[in-house]
Amino acid sequence: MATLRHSNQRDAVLKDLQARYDHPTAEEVYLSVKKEMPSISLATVYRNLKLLESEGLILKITTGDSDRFDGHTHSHYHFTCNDCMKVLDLEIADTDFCTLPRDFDGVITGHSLMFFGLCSKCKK
Amino acid sequence: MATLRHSNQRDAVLKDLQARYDHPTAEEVYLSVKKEMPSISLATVYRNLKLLESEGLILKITTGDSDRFDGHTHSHYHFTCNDCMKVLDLEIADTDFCTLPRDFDGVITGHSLMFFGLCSKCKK
DNA sequence: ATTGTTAATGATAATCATTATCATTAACTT
DNA sequence: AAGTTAATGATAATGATTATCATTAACAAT
Repeated sequence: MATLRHSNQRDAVLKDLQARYDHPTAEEVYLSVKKEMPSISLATVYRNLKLLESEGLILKITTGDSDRFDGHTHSHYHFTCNDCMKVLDLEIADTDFCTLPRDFDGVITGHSLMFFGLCSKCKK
Repeated sequence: MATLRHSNQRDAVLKDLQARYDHPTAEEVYLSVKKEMPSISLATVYRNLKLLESEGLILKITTGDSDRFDGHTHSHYHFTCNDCMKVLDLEIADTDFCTLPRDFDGVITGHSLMFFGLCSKCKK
């Protein structure tokens, strides 16, 4: 059930994310969309971020602090600055896994790799 | 400054984490340590988890829901079940990166790789 | 051993991101 | 045009984590 209907708010959230290359929090998306659509509510932004993620149209990036969102769903990785908490894209070519982007000028001190799926119990 | 002093509560938290192979939340560590030390406070558990992590004695695992902790700091990766949110260890040998542990009986449907460090601005 | 300093604690209030609620609005169906 | 119900906006609730603060206890100096 729960047929999806069209919504200008959802369009605006998606369009905002697709037009930017930082990795905004829900609050930041809200502030940005609000400029074009002053009546939009923060709850609507949260709702649509969740919905768009479940539709596979955007990515949610879980970090130590607030969640961040990415409108570009092609396969790439991320870098979080431990100091300012900014998130940057790391485009790493499959054929040369360990080469960082030429324009990356930070220092990498660690990484975390998490796999997702279903455990043996929940698989059934 | 802030010289570290000995504390039985901190010892108990570390010992609890080192003795188990699940990946408990702060609340779960609290409940477990409380059995041996009924007077310990949840705030003390949070404080010591943070302190032990900054000392490099335990790992904090950031997931979609509550943070989880790991008393075993050797290099290994993790798996989160999307259904029950349990976290399992994935010991992946450096020499055979893509082979999963023989006893892993779940399904992997995705992964996320995050790098940490300092961005060009914060490096200075 | 006694005292002084201050880190650590326990209890609890505060914070803050996210979710739930609910009356109203608007998208789509007939 | 009318009916159904998904989506919205406003706001309350939730829940994990952190901050506060008076008290306790570690450790150094006496």
